[in-house]
Amino acid sequence: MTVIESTPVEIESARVESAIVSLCKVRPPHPRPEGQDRYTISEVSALSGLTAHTLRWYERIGLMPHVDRSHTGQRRFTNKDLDWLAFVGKLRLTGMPVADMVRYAELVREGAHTFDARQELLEQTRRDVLTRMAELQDTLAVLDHKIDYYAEARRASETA
Amino acid sequence: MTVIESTPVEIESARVESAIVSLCKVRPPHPRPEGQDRYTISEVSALSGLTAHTLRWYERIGLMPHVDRSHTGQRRFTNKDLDWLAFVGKLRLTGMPVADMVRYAELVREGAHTFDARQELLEQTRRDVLTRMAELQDTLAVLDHKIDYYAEARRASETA
DNA sequence: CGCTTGCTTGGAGTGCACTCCAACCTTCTA
DNA sequence: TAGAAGGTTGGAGTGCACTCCAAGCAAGCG
Repeated sequence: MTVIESTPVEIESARVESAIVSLCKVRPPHPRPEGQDRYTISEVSALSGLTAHTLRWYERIGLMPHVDRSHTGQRRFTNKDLDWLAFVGKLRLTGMPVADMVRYAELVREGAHTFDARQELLEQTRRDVLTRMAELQDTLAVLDHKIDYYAEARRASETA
Repeated sequence: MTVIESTPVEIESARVESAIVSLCKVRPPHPRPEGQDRYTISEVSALSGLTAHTLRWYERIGLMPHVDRSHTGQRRFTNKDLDWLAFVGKLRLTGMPVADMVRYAELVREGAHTFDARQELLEQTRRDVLTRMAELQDTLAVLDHKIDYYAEARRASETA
């Protein structure tokens, strides 16, 4: 199983494929309080495990579907925003670049006529996930093999 | 399943946990030629899928176990080096930071008395891999759910 | 001989995903 | 009414893993 299927032509111009899974200051996501639908940025930070910095950054780059503001201009997130952030978190775990997530967010903003494109994007992501899982399975076998080797060697040296 | 198990104390000082899987210019790894044990850097690049730049960089940071040189000072890699690079590639797929791989390489250089530490390191890596696979499984379910939704919506609109 | 190809080096540059800073504003509590 | 706690912004900084550059050396070829 190769990571990128490439023809000889693509090999020459192979572009950088960078998948970054960055899990910064992840706190155990608290359960969402019942009957609430307006959250401050720090509440969302606590609920989502993302920093306030990251939440503002997500909004700036177009990864959030327009966040409400209070009369003083402070962000007020809704349960729908939390749902979206949870989904984005899943996409992030797949190793999808942020730019692609933004693309998906744009499609969502454009309305129902982008269902085709969204489905296609998610199906490609699905294929990527399966590939990655296969790679991890493969890696697991190698790790187990090495671990067995070390365990064996230790047993042998203890008996000696 | 949380990514980082944290006590309240660790939560405050939660350190950045960054796992980067960077698959740059990966070409389909050619099969290794038989009966050869001295490869130039470009041959290794073709065989391993890593760029010559990256191979030199790996050596500089201590991720390679001393590479032979020709009488003119050029690198001559062996089959053992290729084996090592293949293993490093597996570790990279797990999302292990390069610094940790260097640590493992150091343990290897220090000899057989580091078997304990090496086994421990690989077992931790193994646990990380299992965690990541579980996360991906979870994500797959979410993706399937969304894909079904879009497929359903499309079918409905076509029938209408 | 000149030319091309491929290798060498230290150090600087790139791209991504955050992460932080300074300066400021509003609301709450003592 | 003072001060702390929390929010706002644009823009600069960070860490990681590469990625590239300039200058130079060695080998092969017509």
